[in-house]
Amino acid sequence: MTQRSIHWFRKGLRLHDNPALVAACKNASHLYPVFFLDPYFVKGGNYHVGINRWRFLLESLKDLDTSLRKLNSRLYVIQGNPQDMFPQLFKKWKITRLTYEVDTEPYARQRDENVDSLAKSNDVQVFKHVSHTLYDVEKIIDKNEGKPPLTYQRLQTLVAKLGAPAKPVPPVTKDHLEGCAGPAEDREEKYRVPSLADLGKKESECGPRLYPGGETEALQRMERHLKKTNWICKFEKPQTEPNSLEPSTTVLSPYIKFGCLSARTFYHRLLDVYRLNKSHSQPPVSLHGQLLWREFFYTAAAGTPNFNRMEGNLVCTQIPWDTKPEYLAAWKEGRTGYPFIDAIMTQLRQEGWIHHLARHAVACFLTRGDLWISWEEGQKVFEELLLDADWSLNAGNWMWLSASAFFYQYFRVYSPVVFGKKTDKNGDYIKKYLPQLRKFPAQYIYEPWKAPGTVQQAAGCVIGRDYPKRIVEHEVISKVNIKRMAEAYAKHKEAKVAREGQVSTPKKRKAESFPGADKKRSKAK
DNA sequence: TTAACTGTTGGAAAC
DNA sequence: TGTTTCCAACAGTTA
Repeated sequence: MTQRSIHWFRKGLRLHDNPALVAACKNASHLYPVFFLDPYFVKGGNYHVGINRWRFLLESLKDLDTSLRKLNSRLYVIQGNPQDMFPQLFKKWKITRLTYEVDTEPYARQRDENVDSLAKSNDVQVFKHVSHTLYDVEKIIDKNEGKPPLTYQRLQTLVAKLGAPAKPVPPVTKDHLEGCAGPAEDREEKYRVPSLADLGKKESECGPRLYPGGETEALQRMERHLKKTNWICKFEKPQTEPNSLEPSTTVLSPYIKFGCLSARTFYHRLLDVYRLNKSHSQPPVSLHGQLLWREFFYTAAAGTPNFNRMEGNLVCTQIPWDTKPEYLAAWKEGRTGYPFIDAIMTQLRQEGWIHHLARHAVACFLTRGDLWISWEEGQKVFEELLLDADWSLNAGNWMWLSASAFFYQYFRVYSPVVFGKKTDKNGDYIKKYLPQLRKFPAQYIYEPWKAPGTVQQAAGCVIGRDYPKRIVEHEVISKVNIKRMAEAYAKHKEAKVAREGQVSTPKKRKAESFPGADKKRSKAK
């Protein structure tokens, strides 16, 4: 018992499947579990964290502290930049060992490199473990000759070679902390988990508390879903509904983002359920498939410079988006005049979570479908408002939806009118989030501008007065935008030829071959 | 090397 | 009500 350890929590806010925390406990006489409230995130320069996610984070820290106290330890929350604070902590606590979970985001990589060298100069040994992703994404990239796989199928081929993800390590218990000193001499107050008010944020601005933060809540939520073995085995993501009144999916994403729930734990628990049943759905649509999508975007992001930007990003088609601040504001604030879009944006702002297909609908609308505004602007809004905002997934999915990378069928445009009707003919979802439209007849709920004046009067909602007129005509603008996309793709191809030399130009397909492929697809359904 | 194959989740119109 | 075709001709991967 000679080691004095700091375990540095960043993501991975849990005691289960936390190999770096286990490593910190080994032969330790002292364990200091720390979390930094980094001003980079608190003050928000280029990076904005909305009030709901702040609440989620603080609840997660509180839960972690409570769990650690049950083991006769505690969480030390430190307000400040880790790079500034570590040297004094190393000295003050006479630290010999630092442990943390690997984080592949660019900001984290730079920060961790700096901290590693500070540790070295203070004679502190550093141990890091991969436990945020199913695999070590660097190993996936190595297996693909140094390049990140750019299709899901390619990723599947690569991970098949790597075998099943590692099993989660057992949760940290009192046994691990045997011989470690307890919460110690340090004043309780100084390192306690702050409240929203302590951070200068207003509790009153939070939305309803539908998804409380923390590992305890995460594990309970997972268990609730795992009990529904039939549902688990039949799960197909594209068949779930974007506009149900209660979420049609697990909403484990915020917990996985912060590492309140280990992706590997969820993966192996799902595997247990699959094994007990004759048949189950498969990737990409299954729940395992969802975890692999996460892996896909984490790997692509780790292996692609400037992944969250269009410029300087080699996987991203360069598209001449417009800057239209008034359109962007209307989208962001849920006043485009398209109730389906505005209801989704309202749910996002109030609750911090929207269904994946709802994200598709509003992302397509902002970018290639209607408003022709850069996906980077949408990315910022999601980054602020989503509880599950995850750097790699957010950038990757925005490129996907704007047909800038990964997805190229740009003429497949979501209709802000038709898409929602498929699963909510009456518009109950719209009425829930846009109460001013509550009395509108179902016939006009998706297109209120079409309602005759008398109907608007009777519904107590006049378009242009009580609810905005639509800012664009989808049926016109989406066709114009498809042509713009075709031009951008042609230019992109030219640039690629200029960069890499002649790219082989495949012969024009035979007239019936492409529709034939389409036929196959629809039959497969 | 080249061509064929394939892609989680669109929509409108025509039969 | 369900299937096919068009939209406009993509790009990464694989045989």
